[in-house]
Amino acid sequence: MYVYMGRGKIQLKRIENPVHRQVTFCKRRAGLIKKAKELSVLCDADVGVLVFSSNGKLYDLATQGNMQGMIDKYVKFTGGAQVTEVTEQEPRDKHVLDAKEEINMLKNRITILQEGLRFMYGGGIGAMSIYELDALEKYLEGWMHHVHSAKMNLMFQEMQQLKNKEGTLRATNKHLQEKVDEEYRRMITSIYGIN
Amino acid sequence: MYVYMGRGKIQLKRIENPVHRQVTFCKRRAGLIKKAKELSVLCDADVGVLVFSSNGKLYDLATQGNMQGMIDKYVKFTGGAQVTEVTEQEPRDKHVLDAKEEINMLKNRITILQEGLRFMYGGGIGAMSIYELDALEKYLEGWMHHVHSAKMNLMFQEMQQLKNKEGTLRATNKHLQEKVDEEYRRMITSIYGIN
DNA sequence: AACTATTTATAAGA
DNA sequence: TTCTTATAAATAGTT
Repeated sequence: MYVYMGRGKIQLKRIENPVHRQVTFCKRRAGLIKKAKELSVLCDADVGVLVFSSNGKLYDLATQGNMQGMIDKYVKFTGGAQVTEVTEQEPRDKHVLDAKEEINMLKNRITILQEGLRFMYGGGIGAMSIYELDALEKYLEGWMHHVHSAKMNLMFQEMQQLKNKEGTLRATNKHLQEKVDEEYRRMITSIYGIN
Repeated sequence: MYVYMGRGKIQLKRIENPVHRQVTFCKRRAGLIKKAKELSVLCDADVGVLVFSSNGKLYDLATQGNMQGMIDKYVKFTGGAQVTEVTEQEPRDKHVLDAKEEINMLKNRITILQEGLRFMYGGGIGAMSIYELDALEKYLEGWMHHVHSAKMNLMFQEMQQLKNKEGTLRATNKHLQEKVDEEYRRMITSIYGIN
């Protein structure tokens, strides 16, 4: 007689049946990778997953494309020391970075932005090597220049026009002054010169 | 009337609302870690997870106790070569992004930079809510303003002086013109008016 | 691989 | 954050 087996919850312990274990491994590994990707996309995070199966096979995911970079980042974060704590089953999986680490992080991010901008405006991706805030500031200064240059040009133009106008007015002024002087002389002559 | 809003499925793309993103990040990060632990226990696998949040925090899990060991194991597996791309079975996620994806990626990065700048110059990390390129441009514009304002002020001053000079010259001009006219009339009078 | 009954995870809302 | 709850997803056991 066939007894319907429920699909109830499972015990959280190693699955002894190797076939079941293998099947579950495939399913859950896929699920884990999927979740990791979703987390990365939805929350703008960088996620890496490493899975070594009991059969000795490696499966991995690095949302930014390469695990080595992620590992480097990790090492950088932990200062090369083995701060990594574990987490077997308890809440020890969180690192709050101190100010220095924050600064390093920002520098890295700025580098990333720079690369992005260079790509957009430079026309290609290359091995770029500038990693400092100063460099970013200069770059942004150049960027902002385009925004302000038009305005500056207009101002220079207007100033030039004003200067030209000044010249014209001065010339006219001079001409008129000469006329005044001339007429003044004539008047003097016509009044007193008749003597 | 209050309409109950369903809790529908979400689009698999970056959550723009920073609050929602943060909340989702917490939840899903916890979920991912949990799944990783389960996989490890159920299937007797060794699992490592690294999550770098966009806020610059690192969260990690190493089921065997230390991430460094896991990394060493990883390096051993890959022979030191960084060929690691995305997961095994899924035939290679594309890493060659098309233009649209590049743009989105850059926007995300710019958002990150903005948060970084706000942190550096704003004095703290909080729930930051401006997430668009325009906002970044405005921010940078304000920043650059300090650099350019002195020059601009000088230019405005000079322009004002020129305008004032123009006014003075025009006034002088007018005065002289009147004098010329007056003298001209006198001359006419003195020449013909005597009749 | 596929199929479902169930269990889980989680998006909204508070 | 944390809690609640309606829904969407994951997946254990089966085919």
